[in-house]
Amino acid sequence: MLRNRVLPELRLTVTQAAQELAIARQTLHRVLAGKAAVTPEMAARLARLCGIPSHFWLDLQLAHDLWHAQHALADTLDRIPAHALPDTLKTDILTRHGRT
Amino acid sequence: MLRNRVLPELRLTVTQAAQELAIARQTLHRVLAGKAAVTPEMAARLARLCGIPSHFWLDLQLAHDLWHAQHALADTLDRIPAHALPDTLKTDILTRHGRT
DNA sequence: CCAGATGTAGCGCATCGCGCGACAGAGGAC
DNA sequence: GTCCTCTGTCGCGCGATGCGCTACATCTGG
Repeated sequence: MLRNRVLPELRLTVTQAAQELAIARQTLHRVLAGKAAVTPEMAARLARLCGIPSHFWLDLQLAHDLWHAQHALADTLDRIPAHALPDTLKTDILTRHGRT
Repeated sequence: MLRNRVLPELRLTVTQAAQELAIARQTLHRVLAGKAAVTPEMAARLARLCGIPSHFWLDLQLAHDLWHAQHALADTLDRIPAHALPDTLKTDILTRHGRT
């Protein structure tokens, strides 16, 4: 995403991008290599740099983290009682905060 | 959200909910008090417990973290050059991953 | 040959989520 | 009055993690 599409379009090398983002060169490498997560601070910096909204980068990271969490806690989650919530209250909570 | 709507409906006290979530009682208190963030692991547990999808809890947390990050790095972000990305590429990247 | 970019690895620091022990307060049962 | 439970908060220690820094090896163009 970042390396293959955004950076070439901006005519920026990894080193240059890191300088403009005001972060260490290695930090950007770690993010590109998936060795470190995209933190809210990083997402804000990326959004400022290329105009792509920060929640886009964060949603990518979130889906990744959530996937790992669900598989790591699979056995633990099975032992958590699944209570049923009335649909009226459920949809009320969900719709009251914007997300579909 | 959790304390005022979900827990009363499930007839669960904080202590009981913590037990069912297989976490320490104080941990749940910290989340309810906003002293600790809703991690992907916690979101997965909550989703299992009450049926509300995990990305709902995570999006709430994310908006909060992002707000803090943007205000904490406000002066730093101002010094990051804002490059313009062609709308064709921009919308292409955004639409290719589901988020609007 | 050499300067600059790249990718990776290790170290140290600060932060943070978490479990645990401990505390004080409120409310119900006997 | 006494006990018990739940509650809310505090501090401590542990492990994980993001980050900057130094250092290394590699590749490429002048």
